Amino acid sequence: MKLTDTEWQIMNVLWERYPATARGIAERLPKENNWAYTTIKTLLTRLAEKGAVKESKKGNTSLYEPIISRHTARRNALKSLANQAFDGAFGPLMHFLVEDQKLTENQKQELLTAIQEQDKRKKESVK
Amino acid sequence: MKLTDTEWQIMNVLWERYPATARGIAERLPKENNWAYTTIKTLLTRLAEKGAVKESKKGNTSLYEPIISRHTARRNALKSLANQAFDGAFGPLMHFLVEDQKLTENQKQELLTAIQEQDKRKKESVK
DNA sequence: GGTATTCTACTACATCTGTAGAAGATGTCA
DNA sequence: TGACATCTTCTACAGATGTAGTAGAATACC
Repeated sequence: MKLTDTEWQIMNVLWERYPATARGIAERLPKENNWAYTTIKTLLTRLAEKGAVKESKKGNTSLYEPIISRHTARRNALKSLANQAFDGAFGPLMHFLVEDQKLTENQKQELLTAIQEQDKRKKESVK
Repeated sequence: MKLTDTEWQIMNVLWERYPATARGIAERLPKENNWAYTTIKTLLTRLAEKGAVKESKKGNTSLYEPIISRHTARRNALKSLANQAFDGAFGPLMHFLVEDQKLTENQKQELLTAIQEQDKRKKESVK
């Protein structure tokens, strides 16, 4: 399940709040897009076709909701990027991020904490 | 500069060793692709058009070499993914990675070290 | 020098993506 | 019940992408 650029935009607002109507989604999309309403409908139809969202009829109007979770979509996208650009491994990817990004103190702290948390959880689950 | 899936494959072997001929690249690409030689030539031409590689003639034969570095390409790809899927911020992206990937002890250690290294370098540059 | 090999340039074509209009179906309010 | 407003479905169409064939130019080998 690979999302295109425009599809990500739709999904992003859909994940924020759903079920949603096409109109509702239109309103929450960045206005700079300047998309015609039918453009959004087309995108939603395509997303339904590829099984990323579910479309259900409420009277005349369609309601949409995600089928794939944001988490899953993110994981897929990262996996795909890792494959493409980092020999399929997350290690180098993370390494690259840490090396390349000027992390703020806060971010660093946060990361360290996350790593430690994860560590702790693991130890506990071992018990 | 956005590379497509197939273009990444070409670039990946080109970055490994260059300058390279189309034939040479063909040989180093994964055989599972089963690409016709002309397919590779087409991809190379497109890459040259978009300024990702430089093509130079050596007699009758073209030599190719990257213009954009692997590092830059990686950075672009990550930036683009961050924008699309993580509200444009690297923080959440990294956080996601740490949370989602089961890091091995080694990877964790490595990351911690990288963060600290980076830290140290920064402190030094401040002096 | 002639023939086989290998390159290159050009063209082709199906599918996917981005973007949207047209026309018909349905809802709504006076 | 008619006149808008709004939704939906279909269709369109240009540009990007994946994949490759053809034909002619350059090179190589005998």
